[in-house]
Amino acid sequence: MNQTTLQSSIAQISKTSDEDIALLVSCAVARKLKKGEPLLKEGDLCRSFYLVEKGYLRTWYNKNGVPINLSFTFEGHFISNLKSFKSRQPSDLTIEAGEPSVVWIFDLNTMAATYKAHPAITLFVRRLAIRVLLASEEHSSLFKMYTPAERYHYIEKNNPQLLQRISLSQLASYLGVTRETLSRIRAKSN
Amino acid sequence: MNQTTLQSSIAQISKTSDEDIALLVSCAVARKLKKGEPLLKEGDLCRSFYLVEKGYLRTWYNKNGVPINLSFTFEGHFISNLKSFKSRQPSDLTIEAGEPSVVWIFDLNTMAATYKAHPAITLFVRRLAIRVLLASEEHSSLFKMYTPAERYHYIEKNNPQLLQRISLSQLASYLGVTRETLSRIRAKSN
DNA sequence: ATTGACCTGTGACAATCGTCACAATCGCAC
DNA sequence: GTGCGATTGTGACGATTGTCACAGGTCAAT
Repeated sequence: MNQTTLQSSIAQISKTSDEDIALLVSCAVARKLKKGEPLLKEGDLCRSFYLVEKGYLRTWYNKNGVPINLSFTFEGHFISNLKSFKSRQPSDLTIEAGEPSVVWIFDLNTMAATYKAHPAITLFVRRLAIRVLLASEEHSSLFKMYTPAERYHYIEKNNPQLLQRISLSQLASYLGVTRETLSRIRAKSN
Repeated sequence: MNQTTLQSSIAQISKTSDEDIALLVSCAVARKLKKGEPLLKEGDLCRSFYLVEKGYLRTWYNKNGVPINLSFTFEGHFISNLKSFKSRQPSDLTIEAGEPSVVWIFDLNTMAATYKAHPAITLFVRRLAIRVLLASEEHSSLFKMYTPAERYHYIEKNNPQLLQRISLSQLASYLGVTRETLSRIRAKSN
């Protein structure tokens, strides 16, 4: 398994010594996922961070039987469910592969047992938590600041890779509209 | 100035020794605010956390000349603009007193200068950051999970003090609707 | 008591969105 | 090529919301 992405992704969060990076690398476990295979299911307790090496992860929840997407996490980025993580409550979210993927799993239970008070690890985890929460907040601000059409054009401008890798049906729920409405928003753009 | 609220609010975030709490207390500066007086203005760089001792703080941003409320922070709770804080970018939010208030200000510039590598302070700040971000995420989930009417009923059930202390006009923008729509939602509840 | 500022409710109308139904297109296995 | 499933576009209709306008109520200062 190639650890280049792993090392540079860790270094991006916490600019620390090579030894500390090696220590963090040793905490990560790689896993292959088929499309649709879950890392975290609704009802599970989240105790891990996930780093995407290849493919992407889709985070969604179940609203009256309908899946609603909250985030798509691509290569080199981390995801977790901090709410479940911090409150130690069962997750109401599911995190699963959106296509055949490879991820690195940082399990906090094993990390804490092995390197309990190691400052590099605790610092890394807290920085990562803040990073993940700020990324989630950016998505939230879409809903608070923009109308559905404005949200789509924001993505079109600021995150065009989403349009290339995600189906429009998946994107619709991410933008908080039905796929029909998204289709009409796109029709008016021409 | 009464420091009881200050001490217990700090202890709630970081369960640490009395000395560390005393250290953190010494970092806080009290300030009185008139209604509408701002602590953080749009364009400012946010370098502080605010703890409400009395009254409440209203966090809002300007959408095409219209103020949109993002949060109301009451006695014993903290607020900040983490996005500006972490990215060191000018704030697009304003934090101001919603009624005559007393707040404790934790200025990170002065704290960092005095106690740079003190573990109790850095731990406290990071925990606080995560706490504030998770609180913000709870408000965000209202928008992603519920319709406007469901949002109002959620507040009615889970945060009734908001209805008692905030005018309906202020609440409307917090729920992402106009005051007329909120008025109609309330009318249908009877 | 009167004024004026602010808040809340409500009616009329237009715009937007969701729902349901069905057609068109695309990709892929056979 | 053929067939099938998944995806996307579109039309019709109802429900919800925003906008604009105005009425009534509350409260504090004069």
